[in-house]
Amino acid sequence: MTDTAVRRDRRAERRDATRAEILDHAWQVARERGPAGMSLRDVADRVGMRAPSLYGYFDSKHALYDAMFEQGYREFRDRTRQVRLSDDGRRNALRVARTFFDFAAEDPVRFQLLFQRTIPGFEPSPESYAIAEELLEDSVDVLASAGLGGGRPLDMWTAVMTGIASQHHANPRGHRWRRLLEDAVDMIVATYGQTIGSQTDDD
Amino acid sequence: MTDTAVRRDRRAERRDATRAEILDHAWQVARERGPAGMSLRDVADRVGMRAPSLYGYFDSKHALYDAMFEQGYREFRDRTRQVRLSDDGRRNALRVARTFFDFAAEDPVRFQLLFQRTIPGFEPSPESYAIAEELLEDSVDVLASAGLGGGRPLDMWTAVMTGIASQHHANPRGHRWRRLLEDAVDMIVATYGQTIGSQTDDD
DNA sequence: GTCTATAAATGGATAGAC
DNA sequence: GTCTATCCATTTATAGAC
Repeated sequence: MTDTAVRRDRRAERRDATRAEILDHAWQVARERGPAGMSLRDVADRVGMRAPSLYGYFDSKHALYDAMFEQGYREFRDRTRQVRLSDDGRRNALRVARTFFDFAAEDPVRFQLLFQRTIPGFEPSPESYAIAEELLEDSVDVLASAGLGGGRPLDMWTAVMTGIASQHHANPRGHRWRRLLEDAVDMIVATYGQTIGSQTDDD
Repeated sequence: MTDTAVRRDRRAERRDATRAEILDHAWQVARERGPAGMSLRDVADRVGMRAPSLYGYFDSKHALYDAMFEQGYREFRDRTRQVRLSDDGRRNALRVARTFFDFAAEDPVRFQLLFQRTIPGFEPSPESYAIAEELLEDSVDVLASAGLGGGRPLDMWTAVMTGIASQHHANPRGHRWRRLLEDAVDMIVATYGQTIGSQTDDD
């Protein structure tokens, strides 16, 4: 081993910074034109480049989508991991639910890209998808602590959560949908949970 | 009033038939290329026309989407109305749920067009939307008979149902998601229903 | 009613100069 | 590394002949 491991690579750093910059503007364009309507020209314009220059950073438009997908799930995974956990399973579940809802609600386009997958020919790469699976594993643990173990409760959980978020986007009126989360968690716990201990709710 | 009301208008009939034919092929193309990826050329090709000829039947691509939207909801409304109702509220709710799920499951593209509304600039016309609202009113009645009255239970109902259908499309493995419907109905009834009378399940 | 021709725009992607 | 120039495909939509 040489000392290359510690020497900074200014060129690589610069490159990563530019990649990140492109990614940021790609999100911006996607939010305005819809994920499928995002064009490389628009992205390049905002970055202050010409479209062909983007190919120095991403191999194709799909590669750009893939980077967005990965970034989105990474963000979601990290935020889920930051949820403060208590020894009250129901409370934990509610916090995870709210974390998901807030994440989903704050960016419709990201929700569409990550959870509805509506872009014509786009499939996330295995590497990006791996992040999504890490997240699922974390969630399984938390839900298990609320007595929600096994495939069926988990399926019900994901269906209800994405359903509420999806309805929020279709018809976003104030806290109308977010308010359902408490009932939803109670409902699912009451149906599937072996009640281990539950108290009043918090935020 | 003259006798024009009873005289057949062969020209209008022919026109309607052609419109219907175009519509059929539009669905076909949309199913293959995605709703947003549907091009007028492809549609025209299948019909055996050139793209410009379609404009004799639909004013624009959006008008074609609108006709598809209306047709979809009309079909859904009619199918919902055909649900045999008993005096068991829970059973009725389950039947309505299964009707929705089956309708949603049998055509992913239609589900996307009607319930996820992911096409860039498309908004259904008031006339088409009116059909969707008729349907909602029917559903309200049925759910009320299961003790599910009021806005909140109804919101929960739509969220859970679209969520289950949506997950089915994201990961369609056999009856994995359809099986959840019973639990879902019971869950919602248990949470919101003033139990009026419930028995075992059917279908 | 359907066609050809064409407008007018947009898009992703590549080649090659600098 | 970024550019210009360009290719090539694609799209919706209109004009006007037949």
